[in-house]
Amino acid sequence: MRLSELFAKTKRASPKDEESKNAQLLERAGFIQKLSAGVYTFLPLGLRVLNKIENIVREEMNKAGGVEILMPALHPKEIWEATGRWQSFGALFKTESAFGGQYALGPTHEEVLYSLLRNHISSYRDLPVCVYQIQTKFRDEKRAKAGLLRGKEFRMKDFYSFHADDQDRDKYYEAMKKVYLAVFQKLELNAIPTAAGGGTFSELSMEFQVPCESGEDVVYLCKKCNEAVNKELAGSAPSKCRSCGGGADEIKTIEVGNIFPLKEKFAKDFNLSFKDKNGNARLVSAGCYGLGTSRAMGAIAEVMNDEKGLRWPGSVAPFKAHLIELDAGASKIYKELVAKGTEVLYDDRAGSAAGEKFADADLIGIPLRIVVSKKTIAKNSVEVKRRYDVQTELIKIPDIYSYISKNL
RNA sequence: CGGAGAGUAGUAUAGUGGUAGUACACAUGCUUUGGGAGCAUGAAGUCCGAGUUCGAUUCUCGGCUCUCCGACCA
Repeated sequence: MRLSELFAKTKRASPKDEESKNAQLLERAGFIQKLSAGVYTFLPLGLRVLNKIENIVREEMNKAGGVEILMPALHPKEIWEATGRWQSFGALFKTESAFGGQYALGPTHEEVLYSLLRNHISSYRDLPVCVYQIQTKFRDEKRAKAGLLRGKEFRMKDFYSFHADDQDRDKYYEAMKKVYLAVFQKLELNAIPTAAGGGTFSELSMEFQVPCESGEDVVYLCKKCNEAVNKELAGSAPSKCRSCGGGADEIKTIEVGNIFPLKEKFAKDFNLSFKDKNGNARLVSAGCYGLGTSRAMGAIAEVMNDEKGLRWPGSVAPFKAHLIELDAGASKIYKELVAKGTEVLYDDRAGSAAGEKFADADLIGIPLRIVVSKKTIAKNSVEVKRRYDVQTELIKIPDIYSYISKNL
C-alpha cells in the first residue's frame, strides 16, 4: 500500500487527552482514533493489526476444533431475564428509549448461545459442541481508560465448549490452556497462565496475564517455578509459593485472556440437556474461553515500543516492510515486492524531508525498513534495517526478495 | 458513582475584562531532500448555557466532555 493512499496521517505531538502509552502511540501513528472515552475507530493501519491478531486467534481456534459463528450484538431482555442477569450484570448496556427498552448490547454471549443450542443438542451423540465467535462487545464500564486496554466497546473472541460430562470438559479445558499459550506465542506476548477466582461462575479459572507496569491486575509470580496467582485469589501477599515454597514477586499485569469451566451453570437456566445412552436427561457441562483481541493489540503496543514509536512483532505488524523513497527509483521495487506477495507500505510522498520519513517509519513500527536513494541506486542496492537495529545493511536489489523472505 | 485536574484553529500550546498569538499540519508558488528543511502568501480557533459587566475567551454558577486516582470490572 502506498502511504499517499492513507487518509490517516501521523501526528508529531501526542494527543493531550491520552496518557497511556498504547493510546498515545496508536493515535499518533494513525492506527486508532478516539470517538469518546473507551470508543475507538480502527483506522487502516490499526485495522490491519487487529485483523492479523484475530486471524491468528481464528486459526488456532479452528485447529482446536472450534467452529466459528457470529451471534447478534443486540440481545433481547427475555434471554437475560432467564439467567437473572438483566438485573445482576452490572456492566450490561441496556437500551432505554430505543427498541422499547427491551434490548441490551451484548457484553458476553452465554444467554444467546444457550438459547441457540437448545435447538441443536438433544443427544449425547451431538456432543461435544465447540463454537466460537470474534465479535464486538459492549460493557457499561464506569470508567473506560488506558486506550485499548479498557473500552466500553471492544473486540473479543469467545469460545464455548459443551460436553456430556465433566471429565470430557476438563480434558478440553486443559487442552485449551496449551492452545492459548500457542496463540500468545504467535502474538509474541509473554502471557503468564495465572490461577484466578471464577467470579460468579466457579471457583477455578485461569487468566493469561502480560506483565506490564500500567496493567490493572496484580499477580504473585513465583521466582522459582513461575507459578502465578492473581492477588484477588491469593488474598494478601503469599510468603511462599503454593507449589514449590519459593518466594513470590508481586507484579502488575494486563489480562489478555481468561478461561474457566462454566459447568452446568447456564444449562440449568435454559434447560440445555441431552439424553445419555440410557435415555436419561442430563445437563450439558460447558467451558468458556475468552480472549480480548483489541486489548491484546493494546497490550502489544503498550509493551513493545521505544522512545521513537511502536515495534510490532512481525506476526501482527500492519505490513512486513516499510519502503522509503528518498530519490526516485523505489516504485519499481515496490511493484515487484507486491507482485511477490510481500506486504509493503511504500512511503511515496514527494517533497517530504528524509527525516520526516524516517521518523514516521520509526513511529509506525513496521519490522523492516527499506530505503531507496541516489546513493543506494548508484550501487544497484537498497539499504535495509530492522526496527530495533541501529546499523543498516546494504543489499543488492535482486537479493532483497530472498532477504525479506529469510528475515521475516 | 466519589475525588482531583483540564477544555483556545486539524494537532500541540501562549495570552488577555476591550481587535486572540505562536509552532506543526493544510492551500498556492518557488527553493530544498540521509533524521520532522527554507522563504513568501493564504485559510482556519476561545466546549455549551446562564449570571456579573458598557463590554466575558478571561470572573461566578450550572451543564457537557476528556484525563488521572478510587469504587466497580462474566
